[in-house]
Formats: sequence, C-alpha cells, structure tokens
Amino acid sequence: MLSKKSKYSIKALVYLAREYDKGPVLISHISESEHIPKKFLEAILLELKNAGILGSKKGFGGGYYLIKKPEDVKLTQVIRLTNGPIALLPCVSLNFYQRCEECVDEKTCGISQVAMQVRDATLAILENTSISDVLKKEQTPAKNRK
Amino acid sequence: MLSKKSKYSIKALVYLAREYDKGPVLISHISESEHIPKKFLEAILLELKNAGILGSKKGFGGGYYLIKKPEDVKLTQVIRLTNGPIALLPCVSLNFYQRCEECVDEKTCGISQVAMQVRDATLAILENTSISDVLKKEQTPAKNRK
DNA sequence: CAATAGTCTATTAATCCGATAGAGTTTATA
DNA sequence: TATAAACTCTATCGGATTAATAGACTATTG
Repeated sequence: MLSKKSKYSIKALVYLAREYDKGPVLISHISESEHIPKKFLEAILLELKNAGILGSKKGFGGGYYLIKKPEDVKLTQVIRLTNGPIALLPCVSLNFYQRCEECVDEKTCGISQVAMQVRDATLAILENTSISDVLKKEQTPAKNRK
Repeated sequence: MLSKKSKYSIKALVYLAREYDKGPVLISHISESEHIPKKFLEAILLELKNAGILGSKKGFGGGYYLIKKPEDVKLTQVIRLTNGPIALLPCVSLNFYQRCEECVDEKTCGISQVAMQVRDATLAILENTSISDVLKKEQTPAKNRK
C-alpha cells in the first residue's frame, strides 16, 4: 500500500503539471484544491524540491513549480522517494536491497522468486507512467472500474 | 512491502507443504528450521488455523498440519489474511475497498487508474501461485536473479 | 497423573505515519 | 526600506502498527 504521503505527492505533482510553465503555485492552492493538510504538504513539496523535481520561489509571488518536464517524472521515482521500496520483499528490491536474515540461501528461496515476478510486473507499469500520463488519464475518464 | 508476519506465514506453509500427509509438525521444528521467533510463529499458525488452512493436534505427538492441499492455498489468500490489501490504494482494493476521502470523483482520478493496472498485474501472478508452486520453485533454483 | 504441546491474554518496545506548531529566512513591491 | 507574503527548518505529537515476549491455561496421550 502507498502511504498518504506518496499519494499526496502524486496528486500535488499532477496539479503542478496542469500549471506547468505558468509560474509558481501557492502551497495553499494545492492544499485546498486537493484536500491535503497544508503543513504536511509543505514538508512533501520541500522533499520533492530537494530531489530536484520541483523548484520554488520565496516571498511575495512565490510558490512551487515543476522543474522537470511532466513526462520526465516517472511514478517509480516519486514512489521510491516518498514511499520506499516497490518490491514486496527487501531481498528483491533493486534500490533498497537488504539481505534476508532468515534465508539460508536466497537463490533457493521460492518466495523471493515470486516477489521478483511481482516486482517486474509492477515496474513495467510504473516505469512507463509519468506524471503527464496520469494527467492525461484524468482527462479521459476510466471506461469501467474493477 | 510484505510484513514479516506475511513472509513467515508463507515460509511456514511451504515447510508444512513439504511435510504434507506426514502427520502433525511441531511449532518448534518450523521455528528452528525457518528462523522464525517461536512465540510469534505460534500466533501466526493459530491464525492460519482459524482461517481453515491448517489443522492442529494438542498434546503429546501433536502439532500443526495442512488441512487444504498445498496447491489449493493461493498466495493471495495468505497475503490478504496476514498482510491486508494487495492493491496500492484502498480505493482500488477488491477485498478491502475504502473510499478515497480526498477524491472528488474516483472515476477521473488518474492515480487510481494506474493503481488498478498494478493491482491487476499483481493479482495475475499471486492468484495463480500456490504454496505448492512456491515449494516447486525452491527445488529448481532461479537461473538468474535480478 | 505427568509430560507434552497447542491456546489464550496481555504486555512490551520500537517504529512509523500523519499531522501540527512555531520560529526563521527570503523576496517583491509599495 | 518597511512590510507582508511565502517558503524553510526544527521539533514535536498522538496514535497506530509491527514484531516479539511472557506466562498462565487447557487438552491429549501414554
């Protein structure tokens, strides 16, 4: 499951993608429009800025804006940043690998083999979905849910 | 990410699948062999019993054993039981659905559309992988990791 | 009846999550 | 240059969850 932080991040980025190239956007605008607690959002945006995705301008007329192009911000990057590993198990994570303490031999561990399959299937989607893709989806509503 | 509980559950079930039809197995045997804290494992096995997957026998010569056939225990069932939702977001979960508070309209939410894709890809694997499949994988080591 | 082994209740420490408070710093502009 | 706007930083908070442990209890078997 994604954390709220992660979900909020994506929502905020999509919002900023909609305003791309229109100058800085106020935290409070995003907060109100997307129903995200303002102080929480502050921390999130700061983190996205430190990661090089957003830029900010202080003072009067300031705000946050996308520094990278919407199509260059992949969901994998955002999720890893705000939520951590994408894999089901640390021992199959590409970016957050940690040895499995219980395992005698990772190679013969059946669970990790399944976890790898899931990881690859998930990455295939998230690697190829950018913030601009998400924005596009919003504009063409889903045909059928579930 | 899967919780330790979930991972331990699967490891224990695979162990019991290996001993399928050979009578009850001691908690302490599983605990030692799989490096799972005994008391924690106790609670887990009890839960799997209450879910109808395992049976138990008390007293001398007692222990736990699989009640369902290894090929009938799907990973989806075990994970939902011990870890909760499989989906990335509650609003696209089939078994643990919860409305998304921030969303004005779920149908036009781009994130949930992506989350649905991921959910379906994940389920396609986990629905079709049983404890006996995991056991088989252990016997034929992975060719190439990562 | 005694030893074995699962059952139940409860408590714990540690961690993380989501959220908030408040002081500080930078900047535009009147 | 003073002021208000707006981001920045530190810090703290309650609550939930996770992982693990302790101990008393109950059922079974030889």
